[in-house]
Amino acid sequence: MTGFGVARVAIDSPLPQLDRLFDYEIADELRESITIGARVRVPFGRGSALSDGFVVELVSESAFPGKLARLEELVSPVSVLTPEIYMLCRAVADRQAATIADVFKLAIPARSVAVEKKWLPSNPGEPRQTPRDKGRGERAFVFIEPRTNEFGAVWVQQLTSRAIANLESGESTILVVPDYRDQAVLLSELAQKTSTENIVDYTSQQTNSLRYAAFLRCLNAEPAIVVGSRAALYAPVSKLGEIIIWDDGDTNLQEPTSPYSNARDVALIRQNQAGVNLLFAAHARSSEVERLVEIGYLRDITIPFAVPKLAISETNARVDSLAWQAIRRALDQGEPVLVQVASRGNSVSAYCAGCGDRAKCSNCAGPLWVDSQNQPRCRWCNAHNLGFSCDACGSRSLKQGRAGATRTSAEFGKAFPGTKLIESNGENRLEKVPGGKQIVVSTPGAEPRVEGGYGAVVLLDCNELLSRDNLRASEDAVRIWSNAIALMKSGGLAVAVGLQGFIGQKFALWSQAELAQREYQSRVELRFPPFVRMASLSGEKALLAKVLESLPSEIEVLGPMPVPSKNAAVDDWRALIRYEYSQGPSLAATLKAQVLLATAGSKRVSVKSGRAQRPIQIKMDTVI
DNA sequence: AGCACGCCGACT
DNA sequence: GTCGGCGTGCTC
Repeated sequence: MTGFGVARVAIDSPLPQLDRLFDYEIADELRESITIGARVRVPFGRGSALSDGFVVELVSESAFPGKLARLEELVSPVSVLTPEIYMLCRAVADRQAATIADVFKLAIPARSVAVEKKWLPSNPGEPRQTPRDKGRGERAFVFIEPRTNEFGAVWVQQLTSRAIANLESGESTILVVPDYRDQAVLLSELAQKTSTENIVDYTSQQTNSLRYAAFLRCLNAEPAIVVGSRAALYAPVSKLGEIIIWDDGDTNLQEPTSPYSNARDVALIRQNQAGVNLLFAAHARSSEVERLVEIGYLRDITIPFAVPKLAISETNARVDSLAWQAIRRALDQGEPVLVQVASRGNSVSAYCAGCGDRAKCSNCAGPLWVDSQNQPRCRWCNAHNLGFSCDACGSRSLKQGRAGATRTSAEFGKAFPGTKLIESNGENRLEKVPGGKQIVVSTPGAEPRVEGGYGAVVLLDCNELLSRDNLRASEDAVRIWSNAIALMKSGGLAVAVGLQGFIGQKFALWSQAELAQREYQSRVELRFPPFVRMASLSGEKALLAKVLESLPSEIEVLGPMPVPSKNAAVDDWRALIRYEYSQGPSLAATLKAQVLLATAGSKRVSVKSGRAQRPIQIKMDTVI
């Protein structure tokens, strides 16, 4: 790289006011070695310490009218921020009203000098060629057969085969899997199908140096299969052909800190920028994917499969005769049985006493709860709902959310004396159990795999799961049940106890698309996400008010209302903003600018950690 | 974030 | 008369 005298640098700083490019005059001795994407240290501000940054552009002249400072320290010539990944980071930051440095944290691992030294000789610091134009790429969704056979889960076999096929045609695949145990299963399956040189372990359970080694491996010219969680979407892998996201409804795909992005959205952005294929695969369909299917953005490429044998029983008993029979039948054949029980819940939401539907606010249709004065109020807009009346049945009385049932597996012990009983739950989770006659009692999400699959799967407390205090309760419930049933072998029998109505009927027939359609339809009617988007702004009351004042009047604001704060001295306030997808880019830009303006000079530290926090937190898609 | 510039109270 | 309070603003 010669002839360029000016580097445009992105400063790696969390401050939103610094989220732009700064020009530097490149020191003569660096002109030959500097590359686009290189990590540099530059003088910045009046401080004497150098700041970290990345070279984003090399140009011959700057448009900056003042005198340029000199770039004298090139940390390493490795082009770690490729133009493709820079564009992705920029777009994610803009969509989320976050800073690009927040996204860099996800995209670029810490440097390990030793690892880099080993890698460098075989890989000269050349800037990488932009990926060849693949055209627009295919975007699709596929339901995977919910079954486990002697080779393991069907989904693992199908997704790995697909990645291998891509590899054989010279293309890379990024495989995003929410659960790290599943990532491990996938990695070992891949290791049996191809050489380890082709596999990149991008999972987050690794040491810094291993992560950096995986990252550098992606920069090599050879195609690869990258397996990981959310961060894998930023892998700078060459010859990318396809991104596959498994089980996109899993909350693990949601970034818990700024930029608060969801892997699904990051994948959609990268797909759009790079023109690669994008596939969402799951046993159940999230409402977000349902929306994308309905607007024609994703194509459903499901190939029909034999649905699992599944009985539902409408009963008030916790375990009914159908369930007992299914368990006995499997045990008699010497097969393992999975019993899914709801974990303890502590819901304070209000429900209609007449029909049991979740009580909705008369003002904004948000969820109602009962406050300490025993008055029904809305969680979203804080409105009192003294005159509650149920949309569905007209009843005027409320009941409090049920307390979660906590039962032990003791009753199974009594019913099946001499049978081995195993428990798995969130705190004490088993990954895999050996096959054979046994009952495995597990809370949702902690179900162990078993060799060859379960002979029976019994879902207890179905209503418990459905009435969780969450907009996504029924969607999550269907997903959680479906994933449990997928652990069952061919010819096994599943029973869902106490499941009634539409969900029960459709679930029994494995009509996943209809379930998703109806779920999404209800969001459409209530103007809930993902039909529209919902942002949240939280922080100190007065600052929040300043920001809200500055928003254009056509923006719909719910609240603000106080939210109990865990790590601030005083309660924070929170406002929700309901907006259309088309308003997203301008709203994000407005919020970022107005928050910066309103919070100038104010700072805030976490009470718990003592670290600096943003005075106002913006989440462009809040999880309600 | 740092760090300097800028206009108002008690000091050798 | 000046040392210094930290509000405001900038950083290529």
